[in-house]
Amino acid sequence: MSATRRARALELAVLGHLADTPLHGYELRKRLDHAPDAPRTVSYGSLYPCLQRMRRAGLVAADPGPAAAGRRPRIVYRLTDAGADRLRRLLADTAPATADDECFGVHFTLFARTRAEIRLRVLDGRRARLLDRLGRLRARLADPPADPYLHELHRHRADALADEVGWLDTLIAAERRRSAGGGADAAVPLQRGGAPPDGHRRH
Amino acid sequence: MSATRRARALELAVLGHLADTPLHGYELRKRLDHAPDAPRTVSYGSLYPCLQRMRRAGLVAADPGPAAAGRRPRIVYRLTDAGADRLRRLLADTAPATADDECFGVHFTLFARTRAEIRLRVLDGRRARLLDRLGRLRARLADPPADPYLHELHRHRADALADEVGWLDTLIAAERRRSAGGGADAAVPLQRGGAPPDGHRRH
DNA sequence: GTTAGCATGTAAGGAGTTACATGATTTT
DNA sequence: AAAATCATGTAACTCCTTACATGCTAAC
Repeated sequence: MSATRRARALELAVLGHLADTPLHGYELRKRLDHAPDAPRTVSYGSLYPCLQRMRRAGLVAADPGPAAAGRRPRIVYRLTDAGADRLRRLLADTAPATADDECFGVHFTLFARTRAEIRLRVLDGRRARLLDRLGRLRARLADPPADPYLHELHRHRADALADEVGWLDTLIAAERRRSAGGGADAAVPLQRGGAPPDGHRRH
Repeated sequence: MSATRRARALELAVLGHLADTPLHGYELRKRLDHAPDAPRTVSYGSLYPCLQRMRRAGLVAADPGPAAAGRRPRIVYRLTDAGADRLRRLLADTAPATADDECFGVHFTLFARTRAEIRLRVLDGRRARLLDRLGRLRARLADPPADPYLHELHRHRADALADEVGWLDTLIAAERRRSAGGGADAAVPLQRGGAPPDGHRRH
């Protein structure tokens, strides 16, 4: 029942991809790699076992793909109803997304299929978390630096954090504007129409 | 021989801390948490086993601390010669530090006790790596956004990456200036001494 | 012909996480 | 008295990483 953060993030990402369209493992891996979190690469050694776990849990179904002439038959995974349910439940559980960088990334990646209320919860929670980190970092920056390199690192990290908080502020403002204007849950399926989150220029 | 990136980072961090001064586990954990990578918290469930592994490998020695009256005797870990050796070797192996965010952080944290040449290698390698990521991100940003949220995330990540590259540029320039001016390896051991782990100040 | 991409997996080994176990001391 | 901090660990569970195994097709 537990499942590591890491494992949770992978499962969520897989569910999200399969919710769009059925896929076979190889293609799925490519799309996962294609994700914004560039450093993270999913190896087959973790993807296939994950897929099997999910299959055993009834979250995905594995159809033997139609063996097109001359091509090795591919196993196509598709989301089951239980899988769609699980996806919804995972998306609604925003705590990991606020605490963990990677989880946040995955959640954000799936924002287009997330309810506006949930999006706001993720964004707000994340902001609070980062603000907390920032506070502690700045406290440490206050007292005299023992190690110049360490101090420099802290300084830079604080800057980066402040930037990210600013970014979140913009996004939150945009969300609020949208839900104020749209009345109800304006954006679920998304796709044009709704103004994309405002660009905020830096530099 | 392998050891995960994660495990390597932890070992390196522990070696680094013990190189300053002997410590007992509890205090060591606090200092590790105190690190700039705020999100990462080291649990005793990973610290103590790690310490044991290192003890078995002869990298650290565990002295039974003198049981101060009424206090549970603390086991004080200290670096052995082999441990100091290992520390030097790990610091010289810059590849992981360029590839992995966390490893970079730990290496940077130990820059004060790293040779200038190694520092530059870490910084340069890191810069190249980030530039690579940035390039691929920007390539993706070039073609029309399918999902506004995804696009926004990429945009922000690209900005953050660019910022970090800029930071590295500054650091690299500073390093070059220093080694040009100082001739030899200017900064190596830094100050030693420091208070023994017994600094029991509570608030 | 040989590299590169497509495609699916398994096995060994190492590690992290959470929860549990224990007990003293200091603070509130 | 209760709660927090000091202090050291162990056990069960789960997972990831790396390397290996296999075989087909397309391009160079």
